[in-house]
Amino acid sequence: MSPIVTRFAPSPTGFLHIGGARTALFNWLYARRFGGTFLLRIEDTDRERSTQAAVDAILDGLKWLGLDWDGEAVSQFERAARHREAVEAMLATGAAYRCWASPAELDEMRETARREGKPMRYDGRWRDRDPSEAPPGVAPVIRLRAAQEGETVIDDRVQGKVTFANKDLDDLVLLRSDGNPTYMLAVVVDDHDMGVTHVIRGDDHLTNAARQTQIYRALGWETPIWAHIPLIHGADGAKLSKRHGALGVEAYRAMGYLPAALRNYLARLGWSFGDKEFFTGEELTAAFDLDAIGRSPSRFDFAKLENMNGHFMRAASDDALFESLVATLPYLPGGPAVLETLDSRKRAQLRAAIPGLKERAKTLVELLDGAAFLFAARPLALDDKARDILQKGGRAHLAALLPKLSAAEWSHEALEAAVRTYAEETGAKLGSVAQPLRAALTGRSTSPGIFDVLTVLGREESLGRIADQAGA
RNA sequence: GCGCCCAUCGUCUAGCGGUCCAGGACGUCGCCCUUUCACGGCGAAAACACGGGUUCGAGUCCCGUUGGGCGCGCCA
Repeated sequence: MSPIVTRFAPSPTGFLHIGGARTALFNWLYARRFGGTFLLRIEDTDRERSTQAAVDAILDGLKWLGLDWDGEAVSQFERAARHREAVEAMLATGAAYRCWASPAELDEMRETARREGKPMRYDGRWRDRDPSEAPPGVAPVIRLRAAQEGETVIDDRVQGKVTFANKDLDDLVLLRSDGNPTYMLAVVVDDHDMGVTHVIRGDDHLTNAARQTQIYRALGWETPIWAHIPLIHGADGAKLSKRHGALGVEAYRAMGYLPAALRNYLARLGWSFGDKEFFTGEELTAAFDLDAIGRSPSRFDFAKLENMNGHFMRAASDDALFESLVATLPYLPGGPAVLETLDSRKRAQLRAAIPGLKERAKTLVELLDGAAFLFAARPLALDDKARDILQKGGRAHLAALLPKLSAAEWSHEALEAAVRTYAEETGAKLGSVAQPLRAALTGRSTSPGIFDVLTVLGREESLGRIADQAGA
């Protein structure tokens, strides 16, 4: 079997949304699985809508997701000359022809079609008409002379055999009147020239596959292997909108998801491997294949993504998670501010707090939020619950505890011993002593284990915070 | 409207004619663990859209209905 070549071909008219990200992932996975090549092509033939900002956003998104492509990204627009060349060849063989129908005529056809309840189809009025009848001064488009009878069959790796009647496929435009290639033509020529063996894309392209097949035939080329994957819908089953999650992948970064978790989640959306839910990067590449992709559309579920992200965070080593957090700081809410105060001492504290923090966070945002007590300045602002704990007898415990703690060795074990002894002596439950400490130390009613907080914060800062609340 | 695709718990899915009174995961609800919150453990509720066939036997095959999606540009 010849080496596999896949590609991801986004159009730079916006950010890399979640559906595109999954398409890219599947192509990447498939290529990596079989030792093939994963190419990237920017479909920027629409000069009106393509922007460099969008190209940058897409590349950035792919890099963040960890989907590295082979070689340089190809600009489709820059290949326009080659596309025209292909059209010339089709013109020469009669597989294509010039059409002088005006936009107004096309509108009219559309109108008529709608009135008669028929689909809009170009009526082929210039198919066999002599070019000498062309209206003067009008630049023609070039259309494919498509088969009008018979059928075109797509043998799809996920959709199976799909048959289209050729009468339903009209003579599509290959070259616009301004001489620029259309998408339909450009994809075919580029995929062919780039040696793409497998076209894995959204099933919104399924009918395009039939049209493109006709172009391949007209050019005398072999079609690639198709794999049209179902689309991702929003939580309510409707098309993804910004409200539902048609966000750029950078939004997921800002929400604190780990690339590995997002990859795992996305892979399992539409694809399965028995009952297995969690995959390491290696496991994913080893297991992925086209046959196990389902044919029905799926809904995006943040709850499951979040759960999965929590698993990945907990499974990550403390060092790796710490590095991920720091690297993501610029994108997290409140992150840049934290980054500024992150001197070597704070870094060490944050790193030391990771084990206690990561058990309690499902995203990096939550992780950062849990670490807030490290960056708070004395006297701490208290939230309602913390204030409540302190007011209901908490201060007395703090006042009594203060000398005992300051006398203790500053280690987890020694501090715990001191507090437990105090609780036993006074007959208080450990919880009723730990909670006031937590309130004074973190300003909240929830935090990592209290002795961890004490040691991470250090003797001086801890005693200061306790003293702040013991008195008042 | 026409064409194509799809249809198992709320969600993601396993299931490829009998081992399914349908399994796993998320979510939900209990209980346990516990210095808080989490994590973890145990348990519960929860689905084969509907109607016809085929077959000794159908979640699994066929047809129809209903519902949903996608496509129908000199956009990609």
